[in-house]
Amino acid sequence: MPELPEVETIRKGLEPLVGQRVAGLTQLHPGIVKLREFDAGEIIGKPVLGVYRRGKYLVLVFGECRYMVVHMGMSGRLYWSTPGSEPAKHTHFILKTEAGQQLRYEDPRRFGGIWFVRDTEKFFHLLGPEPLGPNFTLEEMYRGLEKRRAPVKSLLLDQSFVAGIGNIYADEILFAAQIHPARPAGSLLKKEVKRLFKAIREVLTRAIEHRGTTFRDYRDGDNHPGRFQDCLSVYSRDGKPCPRCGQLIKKIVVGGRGTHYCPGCQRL
DNA sequence: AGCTCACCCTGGACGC
DNA sequence: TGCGTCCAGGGTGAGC
Repeated sequence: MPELPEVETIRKGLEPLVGQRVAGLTQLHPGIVKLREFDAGEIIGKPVLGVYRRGKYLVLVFGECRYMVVHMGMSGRLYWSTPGSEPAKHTHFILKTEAGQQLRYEDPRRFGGIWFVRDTEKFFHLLGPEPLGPNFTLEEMYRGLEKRRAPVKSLLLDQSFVAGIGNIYADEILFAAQIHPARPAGSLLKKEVKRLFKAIREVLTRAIEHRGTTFRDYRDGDNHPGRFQDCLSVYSRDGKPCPRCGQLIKKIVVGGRGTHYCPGCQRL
């Protein structure tokens, strides 16, 4: 499940795309393109001017207000492929470059999608700040949490609160900050919000350094798995000892999501 | 307005 | 062995 660190790793792998011209776009599944604000034909022959990430979204920039936005949902993969090979079973979209390379989008569960948009400001207007960017500050986070009764974990997963955190990193962040995932967000003390803020940045930064987490099927653009799964403290470790205190990791449901935490270090 | 929950989808795990 | 059932989760939107 590509979250911010995985999407960031894929983005780095797509840097060679910049400067290459689009030779063709092939849609293999009717529902995978969610929005077409311009005709795909308008970018044929045009070079990719840039590739950037916003939250869990990847954006290919074509200029003249033309962007291709990709979200990989749970099981989506975006990767370089040799032109001759048969597309894998759930390949839904292929971008061919004039240099003869293919960028393929594969997504068995089809929770992901592709949008051809002209205005990224508008497209992302409900998305919260980048957790590793300058607009995400301790003060703003504190104001966003106060008076909220929802579990703090639900807010970490809320993309309008902060962009890019999914279920794995929410659990890891709360463990690092030593905060129980079900704590009402508004009940956090200032010092706890401080720990949480620090943990968000540290966990995500470390995960990027490890090229993301390969839990089931995540691979980067060059088909390499990530390494952060070896660093997980709580996610999917229920019944195993906490690396900090040795108590057994528990799994509960918070906000409808499977949630892993240490009952020793994360008290309600 | 804030919050919870069902829904979409498929592969893999699990139980009988 | 094989079949059926359940579960995972990101984002959206309905309903309380």
